[in-house]
Amino acid sequence: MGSSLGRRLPVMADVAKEAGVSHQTVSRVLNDHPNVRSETRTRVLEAIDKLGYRRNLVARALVTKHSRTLGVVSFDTTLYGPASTVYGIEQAARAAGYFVSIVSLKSIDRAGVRDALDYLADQGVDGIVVVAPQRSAAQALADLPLGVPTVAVEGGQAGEVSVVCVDQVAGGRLATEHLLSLGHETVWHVSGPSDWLEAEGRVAGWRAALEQAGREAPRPLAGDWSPRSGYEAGRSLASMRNVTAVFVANDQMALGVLRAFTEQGVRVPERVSVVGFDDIPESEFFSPPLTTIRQDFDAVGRHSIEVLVRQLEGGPQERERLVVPPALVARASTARV
Amino acid sequence: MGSSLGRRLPVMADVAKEAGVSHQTVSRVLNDHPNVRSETRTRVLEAIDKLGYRRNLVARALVTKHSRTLGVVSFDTTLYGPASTVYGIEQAARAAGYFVSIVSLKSIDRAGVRDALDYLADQGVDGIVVVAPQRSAAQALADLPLGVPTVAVEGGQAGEVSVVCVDQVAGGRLATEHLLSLGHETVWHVSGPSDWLEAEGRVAGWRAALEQAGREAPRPLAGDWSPRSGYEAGRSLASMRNVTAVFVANDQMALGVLRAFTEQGVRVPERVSVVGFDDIPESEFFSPPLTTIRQDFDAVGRHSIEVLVRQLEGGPQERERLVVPPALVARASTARV
DNA sequence: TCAGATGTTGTTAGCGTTAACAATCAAGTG
DNA sequence: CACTTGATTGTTAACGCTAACAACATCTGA
Repeated sequence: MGSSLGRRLPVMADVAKEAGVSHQTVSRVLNDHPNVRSETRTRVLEAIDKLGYRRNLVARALVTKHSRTLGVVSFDTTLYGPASTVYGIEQAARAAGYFVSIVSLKSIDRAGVRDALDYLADQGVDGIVVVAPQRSAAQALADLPLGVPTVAVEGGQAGEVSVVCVDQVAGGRLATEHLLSLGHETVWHVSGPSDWLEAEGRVAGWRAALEQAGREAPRPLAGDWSPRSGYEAGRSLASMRNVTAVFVANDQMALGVLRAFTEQGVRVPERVSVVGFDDIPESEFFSPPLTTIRQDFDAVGRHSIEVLVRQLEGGPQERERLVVPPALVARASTARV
Repeated sequence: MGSSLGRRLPVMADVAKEAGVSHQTVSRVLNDHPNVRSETRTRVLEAIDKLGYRRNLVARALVTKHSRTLGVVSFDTTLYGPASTVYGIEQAARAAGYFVSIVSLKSIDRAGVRDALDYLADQGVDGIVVVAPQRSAAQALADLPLGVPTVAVEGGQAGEVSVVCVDQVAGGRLATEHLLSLGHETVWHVSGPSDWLEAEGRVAGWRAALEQAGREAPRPLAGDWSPRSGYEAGRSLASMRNVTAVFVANDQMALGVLRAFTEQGVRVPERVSVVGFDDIPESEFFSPPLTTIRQDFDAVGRHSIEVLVRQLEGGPQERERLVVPPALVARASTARV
């Protein structure tokens, strides 16, 4: 259809000639300029159709200074959380008429984030969403006012940029209070890596709930989000007689904990109750089905684009901070003492 | 640093003036043109550094006709397989000096894929990778020779484009033969959705292995990749006395099967052996740890970029077809009869 | 010493689009 | 009827870069 080999693609001037108008009129039609006679408009549209013309967005971007492309920087999009968030971002961005260019970092350090931001800025993105769940990433944002509007997702108090995140502290509270309400004396915790803001927030929520109930907070066991680290924490916990309730900082580690308990003959929820975090699709089918805290990643992605687009289209506003509440999903891994 | 408010970003001409040369010389330095006096080069680089100049890739793309951006079309990047593949693609592309623009489809139908391809073509991508695991997506490729080099991932015999995929048939064989070798009379199968090429390949491998061993192939149970559908298939299987071995088309469904078996008191692997597919990070910690077929998604992503870049940089070559072999990972969910 | 080759730099002309301004024409207004 | 107003269209000039060619200096070898 018009793109046979060797012939160059039609440009605006070709359409103009075909329709017997100037290229500027073609541009006007394409940009929905009001002052074009409807008869002319029709003629132009017919010419466009006939030639199979598609406008060159690169040339357009050069003159308008807007590429209608948004950059996304994320950490390991293989993980469920980042993957879901990026998915939400991508859907929302496309719905808003933006392309999405993605950089997935293997490890998030200050230099890595900085490079990624430079890389995207070079490409001419109009705005950037940084999924910055680690303290180091959030810091990298703090000292980079690079002229491109930026929104941080899960970024804590990330300097001057707007932030969209799930209320991790509330999530930690929710999990802990649920366990306490079932009559458990105290709640143990398997945490995420200490440089992750999410891990920190969950610890804080857990600690706050225990404190408020006047309970002693045991020493948390540190994991790295992987099922294996949960498994190892689980083995430790299984050997302790006084453990009756565990809040694990994500579902994958919770799976490892469950596995360790099964191996050691520790029954869940009869002897120990377990709560996870994330509500990954698998959790419902763990043995036993896992009580967990659901994060609405999709909403986070959508909101981050909303905030960013608002900044792009409405000039420089106030720094926003949008918090999405988490929710408890009660299943069979928790029970009364 | 140089980007204080209100002042416009430096362009090549600014650097040229600063260094006392013509803008073309600056361009030569930036493009590593050989014929530039090293003293001049140094002077230009200093000017670039001093002004904080970054070249405008949009303007460059307009004249070179290359954006150094690759498009990726994928289906639901929330799933582990697509997410891992896209991750591999992104890493490989960046290593090769390309940006990546992603479109994640909610559902893959012909129109959706077509729109996504048009969308990316408009943006001026140099090449496209389509993760096309469904028959409908592969078909959409077949009739779209849009002038942009394209590679299909998991795309079967996708028309004129090159294809990179995991050998699903071999995977199905591997799983089935493993079970037969443990002494099982026959192997049941929980399949993926019938319009997925991967599901089809796994069924074919399973059937071929059974046939080769002279065994009767039971009627496969159809799932939709979700743990829930596996759970439902598992309940059916649990009620059948003669089932001793099940090959499930992915790990998530296998989790559902395990859950159903646990609920019904069917012990794995004592009474029934179960094999999954994918080797998601969780599988090792299922109860029991799942024997499964590992797909090297990362390699698939890398290879797809290699093939694409080869096409981009070496002119139009032969259509390639690259097949990545799967591997059996034996764990505790399978045992001798 | 001079013709020719080679290295180094500058000048000019696009790439395909939008923005700014000018030009034209019909319709209203006093 | 001259004069403003608004709608419609065309002309010209950017946007920031690379490609092509021209210009000059320098180095060869006879």
